[in-house]
Amino acid sequence: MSPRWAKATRGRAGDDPATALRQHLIDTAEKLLTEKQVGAITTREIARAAGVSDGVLYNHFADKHDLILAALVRRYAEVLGRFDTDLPQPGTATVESNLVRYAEAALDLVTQALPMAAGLMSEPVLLHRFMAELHREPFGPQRLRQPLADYIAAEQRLGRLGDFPAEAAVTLILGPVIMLGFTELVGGARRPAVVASIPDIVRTLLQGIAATG
Amino acid sequence: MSPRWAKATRGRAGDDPATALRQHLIDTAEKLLTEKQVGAITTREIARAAGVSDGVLYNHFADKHDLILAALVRRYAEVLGRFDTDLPQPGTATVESNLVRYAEAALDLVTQALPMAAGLMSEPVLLHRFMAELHREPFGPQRLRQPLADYIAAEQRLGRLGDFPAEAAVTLILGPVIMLGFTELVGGARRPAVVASIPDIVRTLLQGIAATG
Amino acid sequence: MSPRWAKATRGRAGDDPATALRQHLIDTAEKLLTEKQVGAITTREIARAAGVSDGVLYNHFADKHDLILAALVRRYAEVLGRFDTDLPQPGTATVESNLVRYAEAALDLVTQALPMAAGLMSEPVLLHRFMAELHREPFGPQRLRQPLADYIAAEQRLGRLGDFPAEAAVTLILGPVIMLGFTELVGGARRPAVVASIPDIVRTLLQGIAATG
Amino acid sequence: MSPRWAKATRGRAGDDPATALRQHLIDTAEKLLTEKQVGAITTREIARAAGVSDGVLYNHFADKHDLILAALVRRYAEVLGRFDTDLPQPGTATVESNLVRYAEAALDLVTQALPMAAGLMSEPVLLHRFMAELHREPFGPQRLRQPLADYIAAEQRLGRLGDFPAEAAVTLILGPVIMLGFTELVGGARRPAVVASIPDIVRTLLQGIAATG
DNA sequence: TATGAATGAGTCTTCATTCAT
DNA sequence: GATGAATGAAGACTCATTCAT
Repeated sequence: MSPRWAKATRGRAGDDPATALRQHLIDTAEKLLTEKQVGAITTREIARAAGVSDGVLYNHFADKHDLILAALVRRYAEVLGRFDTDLPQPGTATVESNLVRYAEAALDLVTQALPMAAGLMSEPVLLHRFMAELHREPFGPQRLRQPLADYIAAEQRLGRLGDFPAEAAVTLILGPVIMLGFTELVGGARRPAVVASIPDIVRTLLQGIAATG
Repeated sequence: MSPRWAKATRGRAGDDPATALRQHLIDTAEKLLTEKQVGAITTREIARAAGVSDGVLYNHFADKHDLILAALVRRYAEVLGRFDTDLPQPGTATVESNLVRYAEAALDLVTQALPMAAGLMSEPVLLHRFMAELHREPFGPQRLRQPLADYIAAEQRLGRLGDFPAEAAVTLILGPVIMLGFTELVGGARRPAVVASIPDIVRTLLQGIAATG
Repeated sequence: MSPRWAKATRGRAGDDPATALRQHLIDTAEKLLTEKQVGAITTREIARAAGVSDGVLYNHFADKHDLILAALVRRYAEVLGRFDTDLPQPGTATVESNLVRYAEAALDLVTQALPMAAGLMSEPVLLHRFMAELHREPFGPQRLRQPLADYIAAEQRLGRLGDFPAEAAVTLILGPVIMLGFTELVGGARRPAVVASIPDIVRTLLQGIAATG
Repeated sequence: MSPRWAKATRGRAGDDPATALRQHLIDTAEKLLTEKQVGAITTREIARAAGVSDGVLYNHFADKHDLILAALVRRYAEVLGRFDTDLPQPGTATVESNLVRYAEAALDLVTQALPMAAGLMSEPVLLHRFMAELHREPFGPQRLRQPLADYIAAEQRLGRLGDFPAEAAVTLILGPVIMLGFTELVGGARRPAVVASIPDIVRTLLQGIAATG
């Protein structure tokens, strides 16, 4: 007979039965991660949600941190993956509207990743292990900056943007987005209002703030 | 005889003996706050560090949250207070160097406040109470933005900055600073390297990134 | 200057200032006793309610139990005192209506005393001390039975009641009353319904339940 | 190896290992209940007495109240069950001796249940839950009254008792019994003396107290 | 490998009592 | 006598981890 949790994973392609439960546990933990802070998730909660017994966890992971870490990495990867999709191409539309779309996409990502990051910062051990993991996988923070850096460089080559250090520009786009994300998450600002402030920011960055003349 | 903890506070000016221990407890909690996350501080730990018995806390505060909250508010006030000091005046030196100094001061603040904010985000109840407290005291997030907004407006009036929405510009300065703070805290970047990237950012913002022509 | 609590006791006749506070504390404890169970009253609560400091209690009583005990005894005396008042005289009205009135008065007493007794039973030490106290004061349980026993004996002498052991009759009146009190307190029965069941009981007792023949 | 507590339950018939400890904990709590008041029982005490660690309780019950409640219900059921047994049948012996036996059985029950009831009255939450539980099980207070009510009605039909409201008569038997139970428990009366007072009471009830004429 | 009951250190909180002022 | 801050033992409850089956 199949274990209780099997119905939730049946049909998964290429399942090594030995690792099927491992994946199922990560899936479950990841789901819980979208609902609450890292620190608020208990091992029993994961087991219950996964439909398995309390002890299994330790048959597949060294400890709770190990499982949470795997879930965290996967969640991070997914959030990042969503960001990549559907970004505007250099040379299309206007640079301004494109940068606004980049910023909006980044804002989506930030509001999803920030709670996770905050939870992580409250658990130094986990944070350390997570950062170590990121360096082994192909997505550090650079993974977020690169697409935008590439876009900017391309527009520069096309002559649709001026001459400036691309890295600084990336920070000037993503930094404000992080700040807006914070405003939304802890300040209680509503999403529409937050999004509405993006165009002004992009426009101001485009034209610069130095005195003209 | 004086209580055990007296030696730590002796000489404090204007001590009302009735509130001396209250202050000492807040001091202690605040100190612990600089060392670890909110969620990792236990009542016993505070009591031990303060040199008092486990129960005292409840003679001066409704519960643990009440004490932590007081410490949090005070720490936040101090961090903010340090930011205010020694900021450049409009019309002096160059706008560029002034903005760099603003950014550097904000970076100091951010690296101190961010761990606190992260810890707070992991404790919804505390976060909520903290935000409520901020609204009663004269320092919301606006307290951080206002000095910079004022400086920018002043320089605009002096003709040393162009015409643009000041709010957007504030976000364009502080947002990158927050991002740099993150980089330093979780990315493990060293302070000098982080600070070194500020001038490029300010310069890029000043000149704008649009194609000239 | 008078102490804070003085205004509450000022004008008390024959007050030895040394015992005034003692009395005030007993008053306060007694008042709290009407509001909650013995076990739920804290020393701090009494002190706050009395408007004095936490420690005074120990200047006038050996410990908390001592104070509570004094309050308990006084409350018991008052409840008993109220029972005595306004009971019907032998030879007046009808025996039936008089016994109903006795029962109603006893029900009042029982519903007030039962919670107290229950609280007491939960604190063996206190219960023991209380019972010892009762034996020194002129009110044991007999204080409740005596008036009724006297009334019954008087009616017997008047020929308005038959020949039977008065003690048994007292128990046959007060016993059901206690039971009704229980029903009201833990069973959630409403007072009017409880009172309405008394006449049947008295009538049944009067006529007896043996087969007539 | 068996757990520490196993030796205490070994040999129990039909043991589902999953619920064995649950039962053992209820057993233990029930035993403690016979020794002390509800409010005086601590979780640690139960654990120690059961020979298990402090935390087990929470693997089988939602909280302390849940366990105590289960023990309370079981103890109550047992006490009630004992009452039912061996009661005299209508038409046998004499009504008087039968009622005395009913009263004696009820006295047994009352002296066992009263301490429990008192403890319960000091814990409103528990009392409420307990009453709710009683309504779901087939034993409210009616469970105690019914057998006696049935007996009385039967004797009435047999012409061995007169015409009167059976409910009133039930109260006139059980009420005095409760009072006697109180006398024994808090008044310190000895059982034999208490029991010895029953026949007079029954006889008085049978003949009635009205003047014969 | 899976199970899930058992563990026990650790958390926050309460409160009668003491004692220096 | 009065004060009230300090004490610290004790309470209920949580949860990551272990281990016999």
